Amino acid sequence: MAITIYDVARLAGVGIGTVSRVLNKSNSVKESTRKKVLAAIEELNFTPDPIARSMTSGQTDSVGVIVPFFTRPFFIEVLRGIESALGQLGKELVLYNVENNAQRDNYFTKLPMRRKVEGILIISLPPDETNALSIKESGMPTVLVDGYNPMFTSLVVNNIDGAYHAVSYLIKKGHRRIGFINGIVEGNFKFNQANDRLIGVHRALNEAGLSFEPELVTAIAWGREDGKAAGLKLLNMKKPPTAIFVASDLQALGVLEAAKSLGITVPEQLSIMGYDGIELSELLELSTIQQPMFEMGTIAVNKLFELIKNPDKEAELIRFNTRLVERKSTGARPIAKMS
Amino acid sequence: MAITIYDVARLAGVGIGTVSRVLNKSNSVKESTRKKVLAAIEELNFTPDPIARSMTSGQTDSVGVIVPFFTRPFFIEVLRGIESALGQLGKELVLYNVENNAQRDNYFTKLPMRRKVEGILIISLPPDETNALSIKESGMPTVLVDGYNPMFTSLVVNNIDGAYHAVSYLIKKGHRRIGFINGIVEGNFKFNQANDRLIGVHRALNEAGLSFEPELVTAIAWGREDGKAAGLKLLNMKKPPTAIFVASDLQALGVLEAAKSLGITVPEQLSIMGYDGIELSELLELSTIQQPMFEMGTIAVNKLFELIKNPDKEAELIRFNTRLVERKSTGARPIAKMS
DNA sequence: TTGTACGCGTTATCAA
DNA sequence: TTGATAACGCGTACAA
Repeated sequence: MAITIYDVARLAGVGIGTVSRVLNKSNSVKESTRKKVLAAIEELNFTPDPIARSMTSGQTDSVGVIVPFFTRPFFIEVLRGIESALGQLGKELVLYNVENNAQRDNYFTKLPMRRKVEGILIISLPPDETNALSIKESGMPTVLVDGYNPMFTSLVVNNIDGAYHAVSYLIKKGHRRIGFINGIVEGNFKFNQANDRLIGVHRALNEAGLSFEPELVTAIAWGREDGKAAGLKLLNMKKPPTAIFVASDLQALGVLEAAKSLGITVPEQLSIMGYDGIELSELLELSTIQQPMFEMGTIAVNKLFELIKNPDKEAELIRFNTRLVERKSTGARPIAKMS
Repeated sequence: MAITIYDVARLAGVGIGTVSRVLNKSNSVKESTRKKVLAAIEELNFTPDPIARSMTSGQTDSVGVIVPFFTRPFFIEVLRGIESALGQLGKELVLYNVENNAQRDNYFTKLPMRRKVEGILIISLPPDETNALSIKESGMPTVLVDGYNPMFTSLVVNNIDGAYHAVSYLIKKGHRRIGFINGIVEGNFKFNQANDRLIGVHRALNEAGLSFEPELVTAIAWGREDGKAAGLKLLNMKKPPTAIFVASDLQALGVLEAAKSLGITVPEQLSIMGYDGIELSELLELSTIQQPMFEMGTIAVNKLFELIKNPDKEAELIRFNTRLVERKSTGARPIAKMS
């Protein structure tokens, strides 16, 4: 049997109330008894049972993070930021990995982590109306990261802008035939990452007086292999693009592989622009649209605890800007086009 | 106020005991009442409070993972394996990131997660005797991953063998002057990852009748930058090695950068052999010693739950073998040595 | 300032 | 097969 607050009280010769007060730094306790209690705690190496503590106080000192953990390095970076901020606050991180829609809906509607966590962070998984409603009703403090819903404080990246700059940059480099490999995102249309990137691409194309070629655009899953397949398809066209903008770095690496396998040199014959700014992109000298992933993680945590302290605080929309990072995967349009 | 088991009982017209029995699939409950209860649960959208449940049952359905999360991709891969296995079992993962020794000792001695988790997985952080003792005393089921302590079931990689094969391979390729950049690991000497790799290097060298050159060996932190610095140092020697074996892929990538910055071509002028087999190594065509990271994660979880079911099960030592993956960063010794 | 008794929402025990 | 009731370990009014 583990030792309890009663053991401490007995050893210190006080009541459990006093021990509790010492534990919770309540000031109305005489210094001399405080010392006695502390000594007893030390001697018994007592740690209050966090479960029992939660039972009455509601405090759990942990937050839940719902994230499609496996799919993209992007999430790892955001997680790093979250972990860092959480560590500072002395809070724990409970990871809820979602691999499919059923799992996600289960998390969102049943909120099985209710009471085990003080709040939740939802990464890249904007809840639909039904889900949003049931989360809201549960009263669980919630912050959306890389996703938007008007009911919740949401951290979004200006993806329209990011995509716009990516394509504008390619156009400035002389490219006229630009492929776009998008990712797939469900959820709201407002601040839908994939949708926004598409809008940005359109905008840049329009502005330059270039027409949008549907055959050059495709939307796929977020893996490297998916990127490779899409890249292969694009590059095998009769009239392939001279530049490809890809919705994520991981997919872009797949495109890089596709080009290599076809003997197409980068950036001489093909320019590739990624999105995310994961560590990998630096190593592989991939030009990319850098998202402030770590920072989004830390800010999400801070916003969440503002919300926990003040549950009536109204939902905020926080926007982050991207930054174009020019590396060696992009260059001028090849002079002689291959036929 | 959230709804409780009492509300369900009242609505179903039964006692709370019956509701509990239905919840816990106890069979001694008449089918007709079971239906009633289930209907009431459905109607109220009731989910039992996991905290209150833990209070009496001890079950928390979650396990703690103590890991230096930030330092290496290696951990991410192991975590993937853990998450995967945990998901299958319907268990949750609580992440305890350790960034320094104080934090680690605090986790190990106070076991603040006691009662919040059913068991813990400790990755690459072998506890010292004192810590091991206090964990053992706490009765917390514990499995060590990539670390060894006789008191706990331990999953270790045969690092002696891995390093031996790495260096033997380089020797077979004709290299005679082989650098070794090791990582830093604290803890027991038995199955100490860094120590073991050093032994393996020695063994391979000995077997080939080559002498061990201390100037060619160095031990550094696990980052890419660290690897780069060490690589630079080695390559700037009057008589640089023609091949370098590096204790982790991440560090090896740093060495790759160092070589590139010096205008040294790989593998023509320099062979580089990594360790770990992270996804990155494949992308960068780094030859490496592949560790079964994902598998270690899944097996660790299974072993942990064996232990939870049967706490008296004695500690096992489970060994994993590595596999040499030959890619493009290694080749034959350069014919003409540069002076 | 301090001790006691109660409540938190379950599970487990025991009698019915 | 069921219902009532006692734990579980802590926080916290309330009384002293």
